[in-house]
Order: sequence, then structure tokens, then C-alpha cells
Amino acid sequence: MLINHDLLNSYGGEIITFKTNDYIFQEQQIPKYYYQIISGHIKLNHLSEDGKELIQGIHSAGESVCELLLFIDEKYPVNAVAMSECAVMKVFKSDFIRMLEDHRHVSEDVHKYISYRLFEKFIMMQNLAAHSAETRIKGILQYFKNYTNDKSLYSYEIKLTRQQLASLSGLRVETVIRRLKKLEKEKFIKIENGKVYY
DNA sequence: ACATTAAGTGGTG
DNA sequence: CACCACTTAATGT
Repeated sequence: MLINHDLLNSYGGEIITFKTNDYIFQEQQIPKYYYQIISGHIKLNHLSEDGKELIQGIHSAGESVCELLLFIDEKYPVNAVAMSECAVMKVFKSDFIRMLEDHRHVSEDVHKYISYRLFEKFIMMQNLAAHSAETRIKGILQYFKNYTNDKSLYSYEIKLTRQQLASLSGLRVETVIRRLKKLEKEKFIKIENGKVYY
């Protein structure tokens, strides 16, 4: 995990729980807390004017969400939504900042974490900006498999719905479904009972 | 049995 | 591809 729970506790950290589809925070709100996921999954999304959802990222246990907003004076650019039942540790902004000042190594960990997230954004941007649907989908699949150690063929089960893959890639559901079937024929992925293995 | 959600198909622009 | 309409399968209450 990014930051030790005991340390967060000693700086006023408290645990709050969310049910599926609950908001941890919403777009345009002013960031006041540091959030670190204890269990469950949280997605960062944005709804376009016509109602289409763009998923900016999906985070799980041990990771923090939008901590970078605590270092600048801006409102949240995205919503944080619980994708399952979630337990989250939250720490007041001022206490969080004080903790970083008191613990240099923790501060470095946070720097690295933010840097890695930014690095990911570069990769994702390049994938989404000027590529075919097939390349976009492959990019998303690779992005999630990168978090696992097993790199062998079909070792990773994509635990996302076709719709979620669409919201991540900026494509429509139908396109995702059709492309996945094509990728299966090409032996790039395997599909069993609707589940995608990559 | 009825409602809901996700996967999948056809066809048009 | 996006968009629209619709069918099918699986779950849930």
C-alpha cells in the first residue's frame, strides 16, 4: 500500500465505507481529504454533456485517489465512484501535508506514486489519441495486465464489462464486443462464458 | 413470474 | 466506427 495505515491513523485517519455506486467525491468539489483505498475498487470518471461516461482510471486496495489535488488549488476534475463495497481511509488535507513534512520517506513514496500515475497517463493518451479501435482495446487490456506478475498467455481475466471497456477506450459497446470477438479469432485473447482472458 | 443487466446481432449513415 | 433497435441469456427479487 502507498502509506501505512497506522501512520495515517496517527494523523487523524478514519475509515469510511461506501456501497456500490456511492460517490467518494464529485466533480467540481473542493478537495479536502487524502483518500486511500483499503478494500474494493474505485473508478474516476467524467460524464460528457450527452451522458457518455469516460473512465479515467480504476483503482484498488492500497492506492490513493486524486491525491495530487491536495498539492494545488483546484477543484476535482472527475468523480470518484465506488465500483463495489469499499472501505477507504481518509485524512484531512492539512494533516496529510503535515505528515509528509514529518516523514521524508513517505513524501518520496507519494512523489513516486504520482509520477507513475502521470507516466501511465502518457501511455494512455498515446493509445487513445490517434489509434484504431483495435489498438485502443489492446492498450487497455495491456494496462490492466501490467499490474499482475503472470505474463503468460490468457493468464489474466478481465473483470470488466464490455461497457466499462468502452468507457475506458472512448468506444461504443458494440464496437468493443465486435473487436473482442475478432481478437479472439486471432488468438489474441480467449473468451469463455463471456469472460475475457488476456 | 417479472424486472434488470450484460452480451450479442443487424442494419443504417 | 457511431448510433439505433432488438434479441438472448443470466440473475435477482
